Amino acid sequence: MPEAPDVEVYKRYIDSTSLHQIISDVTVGDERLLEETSRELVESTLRGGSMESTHRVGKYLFASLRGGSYLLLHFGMTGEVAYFKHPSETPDYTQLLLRFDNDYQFAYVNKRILGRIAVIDDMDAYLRNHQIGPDAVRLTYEEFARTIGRGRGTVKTTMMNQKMMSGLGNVYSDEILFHSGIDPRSKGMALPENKLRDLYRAMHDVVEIAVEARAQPADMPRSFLIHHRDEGDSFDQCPNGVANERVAGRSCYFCPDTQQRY
DNA sequence: AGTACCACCTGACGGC
DNA sequence: TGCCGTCAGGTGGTAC
Repeated sequence: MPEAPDVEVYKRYIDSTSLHQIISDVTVGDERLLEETSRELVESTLRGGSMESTHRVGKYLFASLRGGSYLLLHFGMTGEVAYFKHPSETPDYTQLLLRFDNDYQFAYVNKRILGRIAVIDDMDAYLRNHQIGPDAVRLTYEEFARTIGRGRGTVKTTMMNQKMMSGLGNVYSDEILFHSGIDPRSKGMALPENKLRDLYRAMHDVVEIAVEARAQPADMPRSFLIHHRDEGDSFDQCPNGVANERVAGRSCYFCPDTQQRY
């Protein structure tokens, strides 16, 4: 479920494997992923070019192409990337395949077709047009506190609202609220100052630890809720069991004993 | 204006 | 065994 930590890991992976390499061949898979572009345009834009740098805003990843345009990748629920040499290693559900002139290949993989591929000229205009808010972990505390305080719905809703702040989804909003000791059903505007600070701190800690774990739950601390997204599951930090309720239309996991409702 | 809800999409999984 | 319903969850449109 690619949220900011996952996409950040993809970004670093691309940075360490695929930059500055001439793209000799391009294959687009399912066209339903293409946003306001065509298979032909994507292929002709990328062929002969190269990715020079990458930029992440929220769950969106932009690769700047030599020549000035950008390749946009959004991963939906099931998107990922891969870099490999032999065609036999091509992942199932590869939807964009770039072959470099060193014979290595880059794949954007997406099992379900909830995601997006685009070629765009202007990154800022794209973000504006799609109303993608500032990246959550780049907000100052003051900006963050103001945004959460403005939310009329639950604090979880606001954290997940990509127009308000971008990058956090269902799994990491639960994780951050868990470490903050805040019930996800709390109203953002009801949070006291000290809890806003706890929330801001937990957001940074969780994202940092998740990125260090390469967004692999198995490499995250045992104290993380991510291992216990199962109703009634109990562990040291939530001995009486995890609750599951629909909050903001999502299946939300939290610990009723340690997360206080405001 | 801001919030809630459903469709989109398809693989995994549980129940019978 | 295999069919069916449900769930996963990011996004975007629509309803309220």
